[in-house]
Amino acid sequence: MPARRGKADDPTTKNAILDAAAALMVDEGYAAVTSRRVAGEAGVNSALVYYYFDTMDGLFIALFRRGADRSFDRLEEVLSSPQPLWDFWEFVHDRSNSARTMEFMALANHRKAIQAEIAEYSRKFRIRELELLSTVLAGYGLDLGQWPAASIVLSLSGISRFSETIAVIERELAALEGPRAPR
Amino acid sequence: MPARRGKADDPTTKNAILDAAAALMVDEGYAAVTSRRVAGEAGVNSALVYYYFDTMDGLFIALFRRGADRSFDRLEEVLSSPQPLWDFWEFVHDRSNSARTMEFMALANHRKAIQAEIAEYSRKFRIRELELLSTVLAGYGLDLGQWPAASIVLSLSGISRFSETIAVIERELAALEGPRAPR
DNA sequence: GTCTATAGCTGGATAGAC
DNA sequence: GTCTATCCAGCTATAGAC
Repeated sequence: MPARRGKADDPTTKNAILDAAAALMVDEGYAAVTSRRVAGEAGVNSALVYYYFDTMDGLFIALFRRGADRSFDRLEEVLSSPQPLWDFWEFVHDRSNSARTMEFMALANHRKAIQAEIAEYSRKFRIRELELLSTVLAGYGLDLGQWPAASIVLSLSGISRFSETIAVIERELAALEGPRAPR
Repeated sequence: MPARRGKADDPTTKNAILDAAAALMVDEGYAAVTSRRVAGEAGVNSALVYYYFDTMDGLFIALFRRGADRSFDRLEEVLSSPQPLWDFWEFVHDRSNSARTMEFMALANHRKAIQAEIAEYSRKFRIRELELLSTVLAGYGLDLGQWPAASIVLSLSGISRFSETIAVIERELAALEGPRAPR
């Protein structure tokens, strides 16, 4: 059996372009993701962007799908963690992840092809998120009526950039799972 | 005393440009806010954008300040409402308002001048928001520890676009204030 | 697969007439 | 204040050589 890994880490030109696009998008926003700049960062010619993705929208959609698949995998891993809420918190709290999400939402606001792609994914993601959190909270013996799970998803997911709230949320987590264990 | 109103509704060219920019930003995203398109919507020449605002960044900052001032005024009005939570909810839940906020945050991600402007404002806004909600909740005799006010601000403010949660939140509001009264 | 070259367009910004 | 005219930069996308 060859030591070949999955496609994700292949050092192909296609992946190099996607990596460059991802970095640009988080650092400077989607408006900075142009064929020339992406190609420059990836160290290839700009015509290759169109060779692999046809259009810039094609590149954005491929980029979104790659990130969405990874997020989904990461979400599933949370369930098997000994401190699932901490893991979940760190997942949604991740800076580059939320920056990425925000850029794609802004992008979707004025690109129809991307809008459809994102709507479908986020619907599935939020459903799974809620299932997962409900399971976890029930495991802690919490019977909080019907809105806490949704509320917690909302609180954790959306506005974690507001630093004042971080301490508050982490205090709640510590009450349930004890202080964050070193990894 | 002349019937002259405040500056806000003046049918000046400057205001027409700001109005056109605001509409474009909400409908098609900040990337659609170009000097030519703004001028076209406002029915004036594109050179006037630079005459009044020097640069496109200048236009964005003026636009943000106008919106921020209005939001602040509207937030204060909530306090004197007979159903402050409902009013607050409708305020943050307002579609064009949250679309506007998202666009500016995305814009701030890659425009330094705008970033500074927004950071300052949103700090002040969130503080006032929390003061207000704490007061209101205390008025309902709720003693919810230290995180509910923050949590409610977060839930209501950020993710109100997730339509699944709207019903849940509105149920909570109805329990406190009764069903929404007709205006 | 990867490159060069280029067509065709749109945008920010300015100069200067009225 | 408002307009016309224009410069220059940067972008998407394609054709075609290697």
